[in-house]
Order: sequence, then structure tokens, then C-alpha cells
Amino acid sequence: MNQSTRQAQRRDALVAALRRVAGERGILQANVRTVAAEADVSAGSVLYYFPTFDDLVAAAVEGVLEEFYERRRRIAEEVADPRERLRAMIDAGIPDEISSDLRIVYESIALLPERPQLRPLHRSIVERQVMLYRTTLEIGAGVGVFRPRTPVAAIARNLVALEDSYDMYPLIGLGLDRDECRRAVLDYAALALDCEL
Amino acid sequence: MNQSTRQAQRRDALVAALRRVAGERGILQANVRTVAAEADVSAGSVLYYFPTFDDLVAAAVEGVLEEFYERRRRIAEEVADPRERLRAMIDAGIPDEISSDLRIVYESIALLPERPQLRPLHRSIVERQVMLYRTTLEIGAGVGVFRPRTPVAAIARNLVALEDSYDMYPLIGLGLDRDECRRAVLDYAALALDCEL
DNA sequence: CAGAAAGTTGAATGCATGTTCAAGTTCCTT
DNA sequence: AAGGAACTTGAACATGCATTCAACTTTCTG
Repeated sequence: MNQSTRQAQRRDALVAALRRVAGERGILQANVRTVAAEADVSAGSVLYYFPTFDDLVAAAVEGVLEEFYERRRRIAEEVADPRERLRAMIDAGIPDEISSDLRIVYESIALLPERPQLRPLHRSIVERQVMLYRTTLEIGAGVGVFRPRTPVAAIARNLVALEDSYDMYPLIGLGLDRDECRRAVLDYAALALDCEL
Repeated sequence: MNQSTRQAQRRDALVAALRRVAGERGILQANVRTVAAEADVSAGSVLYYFPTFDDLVAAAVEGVLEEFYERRRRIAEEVADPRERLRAMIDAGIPDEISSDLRIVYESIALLPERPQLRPLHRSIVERQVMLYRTTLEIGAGVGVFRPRTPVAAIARNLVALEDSYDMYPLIGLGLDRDECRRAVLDYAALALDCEL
């Protein structure tokens, strides 16, 4: 194993450690010492691989957001039938339990004023998720299975907005029934697309 | 003016100062010194009125959340006609510019792991907002102007979820057109209630 | 007006944090 | 095996933070 890949592994291990700490105890509990302990290394080692701790936080948030999107994209591309795909996307978008990653997504919003580099990441994830839905809706509309009653761009945005809120609510202790949430979103999609789901 | 009301005024001034700092520079920039400077007092004074700085933060977040809800409740009670009321609620729920208060609402989510007392406040605001919509929908359904195509409880929840996301997006730099957002929510309501809006 | 109560201050304290670094260890290359 | 590069460590340092407090000023009260 050459040196640069071992370096990359080490960095990944630190990112993973930060994600565990932030996901379990809150992003504000993630600092050089807690992450070092979680990764079973010294504080000095953390800063050997990342010039500043902020860089590690940025890498972790970026990783979380990218994985988050990537998971949804994969689900979308796996299912060909528009109706099935839409159902799969909504199911995946409103998971049964709030993952620690989701927690990082929302808690990291508080970091944005002090770390402007993170802003484009957040924005672009929402935009890409909207595009994912939009493409699906347009395919379905194209083959006639969806008959959109309002602009598809607006429907796609609404679907992402619903998902985002229903994913955030558990963080504030609002334990809505996840099946009901999915049903509510599906019902909206069915109405807006004039199509049974 | 008696002593206890002057004390209350002083506390309110500190709460207001914290809200200004948090709203303009981010909630993580709010600390004893920045708030003291904003209120033109010394750091010692801040802690004369609040036993700990956390208590001040809690008071400010509670104030923001309560005002937030109160504003919406007042709008709802001012308009009798269900269709008009619903329109007014959605208009108020998706303001043209993100207020500094809204910023505090979302950024304070990151504080929850370390300040569990705040969790019930957040939860209860969402719940009460849902109740506000639900009541309006039920009145409209009762008089026949709304003909809900799905359970009103679910429609009310969806409306609040849409609002919450569209209010959060500006914080991550996603500058969607506010008119379009309102239109998208209104279009959903119109579909779900089988009623022109 | 005098004494007490309330309010204010800014320096001092203690703790947590990010970062540096000299010293040591492990790994790789020749 | 030798020497150098990569890595690791933990103590040390600087900074920022909430909090305390003794001294002082203002306001109230009888």
C-alpha cells in the first residue's frame, strides 16, 4: 500500500470519527480532543492530517452531504418505472429513524455564518435533490403516467421541502409517525400528479 | 416605576441584544461579551440579571419561538373567512425576507443536544402551528368551502412542513423566489382542499 | 438626608479549546 | 543494516470563554 493511499485512509478514519462524535453527541461536541479520542490517536495526529480542525469539519460535512445525495441518486437510477421510482425516492427520503448523518446536516446550519465555504455544499445538495425529483416527474409526465396539475419544477421543490422538514422534526423531539409522514408526502404527489401511488 | 418592572425591562433589553447579535452574526457568535457590548453594559451586568449565560440564551430562544407563533396566531384570528385566512397564513408563513428571528429558530437546533430544555419549545411551536392550520381547515371543511381529499391533519402538517423548509432555505444560501414558494404552497393547498385559492 | 438596597464595573479566575513543537517511534528505501 | 522520511505523541502555549467578586455608584426608603 503506497503512502498517499494510507494518508487518505488515515484522513478518512478521522472524518469517520468526527461523524460518529457529531452524530451521537451533537456537532458542537466535536472538537480536536473528542475526535482524537474517538479515533484512538492523539490530538497532535489529528492536526498532522488536517492543517486546521475546521478543515476536518468541512471534510466531514461535505462527506455527509455527498453521501446523502449519492444514496438518493442511486435509488433513483435503480428503478426504471416512474411511479415505482417516485415511491422509492420518497421512502428513502423519509427514513424510519433519524440517522446521525441527518443530524449533522441540520446542525451544521449553525456553522454557516462562521464557515461560508460550507454554504454552497448545502445549497447544491438541495438543488440536486430537486433535480432528481424533477427528472423523475418529467419522465413520468412524458410517458403519460403522471399528469401534473401544477408545474413539475414546483412539485419537485415541494417534495424535497416536505422531506427536509420531516427529516428535521425528529431532531427537535417531534416524533411523528414515519409511515404517516411518507403517506402524507405520497398523497401530495398523487394529487399533484393525478396518479395513484 | 417599581423595581420588578425595571428588572424585567433590563432583562428584556439583554434578550433583545442577544437576538440582534444572534440574528446578525449567527447564534454561535452570541456570548457574554458580544451581548454585553451590544446592550452597552459590562459582562458582569449580564450575569447580574441572568444566573448563567445559558439562561439568557434560553430566554431569547423561547421569546423568538413564542413571538413567531403569536404572530401567526394573530393573523389567523383576524381573518374570519377560511379561504382568506388560509391565504393570509401562508403569506405570513413565507415572508419575503428571512428575518433574523427565523435564523435563530433554525440555528438553535444545534444547541439542543447541550440544552435539552429548549427541545420542548421547538416541538411545541411546530405542534401549535399545525393546530392553527388544522382548525382553519376544519372550519372551512365544516362550511363546505374546503373539500379535503386527504385527512386534514395530514394537510395541516404538510403545510407547516413546506413553510418550515422554505423558511430555512435562505439560510443555506438557496434564494428561491418567495412568490413562487408561496404559489407552490397555495397550489398544494388548493389541490388538497379541492378549492380555488 | 442617611443608610440600605440595587445595580454596575472591570479585573481576576479557571477551564476548554485550537495549535505548535521538540522528542521519540515506526516505516521505507537503498 | 543505516539513514532518512513519515508518523505519533503529549506537554506547552495562546486565546476565548463563562463566571466570580470586591469595589464603587446609583436609586430607593424611612
